[in-house]
Amino acid sequence: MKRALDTARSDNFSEWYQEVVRKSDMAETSAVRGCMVIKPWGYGIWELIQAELDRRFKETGHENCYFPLFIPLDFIAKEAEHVEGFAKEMAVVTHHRLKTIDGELVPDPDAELTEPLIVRPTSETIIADSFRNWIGSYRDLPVLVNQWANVVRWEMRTRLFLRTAEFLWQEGHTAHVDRDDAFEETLRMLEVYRDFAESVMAMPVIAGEKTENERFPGADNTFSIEAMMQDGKALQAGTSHYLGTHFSEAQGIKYQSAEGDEKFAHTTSWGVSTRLVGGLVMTHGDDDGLRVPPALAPQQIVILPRLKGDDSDAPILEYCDALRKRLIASRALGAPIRAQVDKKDKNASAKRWDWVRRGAPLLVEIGPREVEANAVSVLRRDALYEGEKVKPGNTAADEFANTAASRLEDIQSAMHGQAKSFMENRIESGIAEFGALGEFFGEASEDEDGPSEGPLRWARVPWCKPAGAALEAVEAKLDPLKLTIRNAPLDQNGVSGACIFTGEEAVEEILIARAY
RNA sequence: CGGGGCGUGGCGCAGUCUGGUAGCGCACCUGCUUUGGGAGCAGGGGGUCGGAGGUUCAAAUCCUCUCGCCCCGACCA
Repeated sequence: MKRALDTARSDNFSEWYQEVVRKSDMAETSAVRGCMVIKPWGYGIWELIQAELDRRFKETGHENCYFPLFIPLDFIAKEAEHVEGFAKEMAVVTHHRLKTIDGELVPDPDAELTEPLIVRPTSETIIADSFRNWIGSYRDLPVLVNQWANVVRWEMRTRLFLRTAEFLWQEGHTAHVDRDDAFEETLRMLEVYRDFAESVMAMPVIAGEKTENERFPGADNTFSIEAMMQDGKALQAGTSHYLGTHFSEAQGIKYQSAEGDEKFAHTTSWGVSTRLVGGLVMTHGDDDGLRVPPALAPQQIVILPRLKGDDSDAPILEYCDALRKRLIASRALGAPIRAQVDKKDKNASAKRWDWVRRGAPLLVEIGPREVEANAVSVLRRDALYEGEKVKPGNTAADEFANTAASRLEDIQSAMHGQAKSFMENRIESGIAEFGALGEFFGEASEDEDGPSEGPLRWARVPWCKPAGAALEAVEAKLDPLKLTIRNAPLDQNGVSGACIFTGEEAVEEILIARAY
């Protein structure tokens, strides 16, 4: 059977991923090492992600603002763990002028900055500096801000969307009177991410707490949402941190309480990035390309006129335009329907496959027959095939216009359902001892609805939550198996039995998986 | 940063061993034909072979250096 991509997921998952990103017209590599060009279809998806998250952030009381791209080097040095965590991947600005020397344009040796600036890898320190000025009294708290920005982390190996040297994200930063208030905020935003992933991205995730070794540099607690990709690997899709008073103490974010004494504010930070787009690809893509859940599709319905290049075209185009007008007048998933007529002068079936690769949820094909019968031919991207054939369904135009919204909503929930059962069927919770864990991840597993390569599953196992050296020992056991502890899910189903690492009594369950 | 691989029109590749001055497929442009499922035929445009230096009468091809990309590790959202 001919598919729209050259590489199948089961052939080579990472090659497949690259091909989807490129052939769906989302992004491409750029002339700059490790940095990508996000093209309109990919950026359109990101804009919808932004719009929906932004709405949710504001609904939970946050306001947007903007802090500088550059951070003075000594700011980073103020929080010890923070330096440790980011030092190895900083882009540093050292000069402010160029000069031609021996015919070559180079940084002017006489224009060296007295203090180097770093390009933000994250903004805790520069924002803390402002918080110090903004906060004087308990009446100023909480401070709840968010910024949409680009950040730079000089990664060794990059992959489009999943790990690029520069990426787009949002970072929320808040300050609170005490631990309870800050902790509540941390969990609130984690829940915003979880719900967004599930209901908007149709990407099932598991929310939980990271182990102490996986914490954000400078955090007391780090929580994540973890999504299962179709190769069975875990993708950390969002994080929310309770920072305690680390940054407040490092940078003097103090306030006077009602009782008159001076206290450090408790801060949080939380973020998601363009990595979500990579997660979308690996959650919903298939061997014909991307499938975009309707809530995030820049065009939810693409109308493809079947043109001949003669007089017969005019009524077809007119019919398509009228249909589009009707569609965009109605709403689906809480917003006006986004529909487009692709009038490009190109073979109709070539255009069809272009849109299949991009993953537009509904494709409507209109030729003389449809115009004649006042009908439409419709393809659902999430269910392209009937057996081995692509068979558009024929429907009256009125009926289609009236049901377009519910069709889109169907697709949204079908995609979520499919991804959810994929994940749920692959989380094993019956492993009671470490040896069985090795066997579980060692064996090659195969499935009808997924790629046959690699560890297709996760394990949910009881442990005693060791710390320090004991935790290091656990990680050392997992390392040869290339396994990592993803998180301790927030919804614990009642733990019983012994820790699979130490045999001591277990206190909670954790997720174990290979990860991106 | 360690190991491996690769850089030739927009994309994918052949040519490199055995130096003689660039070719194929897709894409693109023009024309004609075709049109219910990713069109056919004909004609055409576009590259000096990642970059720099060297050897040579002559370099995509040999040598040196360098940059970048991909895969596996380490690191990471």
